[in-house]
Amino acid sequence: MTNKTKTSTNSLISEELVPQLADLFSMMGDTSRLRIILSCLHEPISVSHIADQLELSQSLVSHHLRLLKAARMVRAERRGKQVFYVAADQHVQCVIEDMAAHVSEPHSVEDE
Amino acid sequence: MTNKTKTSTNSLISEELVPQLADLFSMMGDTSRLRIILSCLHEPISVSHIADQLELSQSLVSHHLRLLKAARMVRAERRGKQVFYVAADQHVQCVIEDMAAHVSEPHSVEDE
DNA sequence: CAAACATATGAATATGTATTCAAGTGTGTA
DNA sequence: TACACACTTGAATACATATTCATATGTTTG
Repeated sequence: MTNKTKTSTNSLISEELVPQLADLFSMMGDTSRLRIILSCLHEPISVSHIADQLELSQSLVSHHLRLLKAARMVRAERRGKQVFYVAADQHVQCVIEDMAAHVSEPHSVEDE
Repeated sequence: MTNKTKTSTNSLISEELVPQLADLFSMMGDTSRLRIILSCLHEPISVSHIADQLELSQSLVSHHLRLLKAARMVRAERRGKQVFYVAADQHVQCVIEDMAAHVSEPHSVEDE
């Protein structure tokens, strides 16, 4: 009972999770990285395939994949010379879809 | 039919949404800002109240709220001298909860 | 109107980070 | 073994951005 020292008026999300959550969100906060995540959302895809598809340098894609892997958002699997990456679990997809729903939410003219 | 020039092998998320989505995610990618969002997730709360609660300077909170408001993630409402902020819609909460689920997802020892 | 309070804003700074380039590691194959 | 291919890694750079401090705007009340 040493944890939860500080009472939170907020929500169900404990204060201790915040740094982890923020790290994950910032992973998705870069357009290149978000596109990479989308590329390997459904099925495993090789680094070079991602690079070609998104017109990004292989080096850049690899750098980003390393971060995404460290953040456990994707998993790597070697097949011969190539390395295939795939989204770690389905929550990632849920998060993106929820946010897309937010974008398409109607908003009043007052708040601009 | 000038849009959708490039076919996407990826997902249901159109390529055009990516920058918007990335902007929103990066809003949540900062710990201070994420905590601020959590503070005004359920009910409107004043700037000074947020600042006190999170032990952040009023100025900093105000700066962040301006960004969050511009990104339509929160809405402002003046009540006398104070300004109350509240999360724009429920999708924001969904996104956070999904990501929290991702964090608590069991992961094998192999991927470190 | 003046003073006190609450919030907003601008400039300055310091820190982080996305991207590129060059070189390195690992894997299949002639 | 040597070469080509696929990917990784490190350093360098350019750019973005979180935070602070000082000041300004707006609002209520004496």
